[in-house]
Amino acid sequence: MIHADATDAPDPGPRRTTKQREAVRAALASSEEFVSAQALHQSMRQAGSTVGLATVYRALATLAEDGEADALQSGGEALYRACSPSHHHHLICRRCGRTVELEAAAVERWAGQVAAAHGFVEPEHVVDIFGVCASCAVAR
Amino acid sequence: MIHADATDAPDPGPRRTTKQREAVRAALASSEEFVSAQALHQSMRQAGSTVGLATVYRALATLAEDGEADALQSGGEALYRACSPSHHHHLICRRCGRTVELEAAAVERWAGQVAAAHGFVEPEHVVDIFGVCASCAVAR
DNA sequence: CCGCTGTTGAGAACGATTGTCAATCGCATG
DNA sequence: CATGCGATTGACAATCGTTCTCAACAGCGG
Ligand SMILES: [Zn+2]
Ligand SMILES: [Zn+2]
Ligand SMILES: [Zn+2]
Ligand SMILES: [Zn+2]
Repeated sequence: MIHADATDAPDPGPRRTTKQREAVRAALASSEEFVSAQALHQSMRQAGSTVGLATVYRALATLAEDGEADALQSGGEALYRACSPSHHHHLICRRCGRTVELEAAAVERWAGQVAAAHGFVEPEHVVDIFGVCASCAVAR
Repeated sequence: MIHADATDAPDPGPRRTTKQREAVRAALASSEEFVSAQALHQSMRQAGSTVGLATVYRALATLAEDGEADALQSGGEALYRACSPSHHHHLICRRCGRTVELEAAAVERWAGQVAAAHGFVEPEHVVDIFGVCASCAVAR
């Protein structure tokens, strides 16, 4: 299967304010890097929280859905990060996870144009750059 | 975890020619779209082959490793496609999977420059555009 | 305070992928 | 062509990340 049906983006639904969701939001905000749901869950437990793993997964999903976090897929697992609300991409250190937000109007334009040129509508794009940051590079 | 350690790309290893690997190569080549290992396995069985699922996974992994196929992650599963050997990106219909190979020197240049500008080395990038192709768009 | 619902946590369930291991096969060698 | 070593295979178990199930619980409007 290529992708879930795109006709599903109807009801952002009511969203109740709970301790857990706030705790996840906070924990996520306290990390400058991309983190997995499992990693976030563990760090929260170690910090005394009693959140359930499923709840962390659910909270991260809704945060991403609401545009409060960015998600990317790396090494078979989903990683999340609290990001600025505007559209942007990432430069990520594959060693330590350090992340730099990137804005590139030229790339946005290119993506839209190339899609249109081939008759594709509702274009979305995935643009991420991975590398080894300066400090991780010297640490070798 | 952010990414597997990058120091592992030593031995492409010997690669023996077997009926199974060839069959997978052929099956993959016969599909213009990106397909999952499972889907490819099923179509091969239906076509009379007796390959094992694990073998299909292994064959696809080596083909991708050898640059004979491109892999991308979509909807939680890995998709593969026989692609031209030179570096390129993709424009993919999220409905039918139709794929267009894209070359964009400007994007390559941008990726390299932005990585260097932030002191990142060994840059790699993921650039894919998803949309709904013309024929899938009218079929609504 | 009440009630209606959305939410939560524990654990089971799931689906994709990988590991295990004996049987088999490619292929270099004589 | 016969042999032998080691890569490869296939059936199945095992992992792993993620989602589902469901009863207990907790926002929040009235
Ligand atoms: Zn780093
Ligand atoms: Zn963009
Ligand atoms: Zn299409
Ligand atoms: Zn490129």
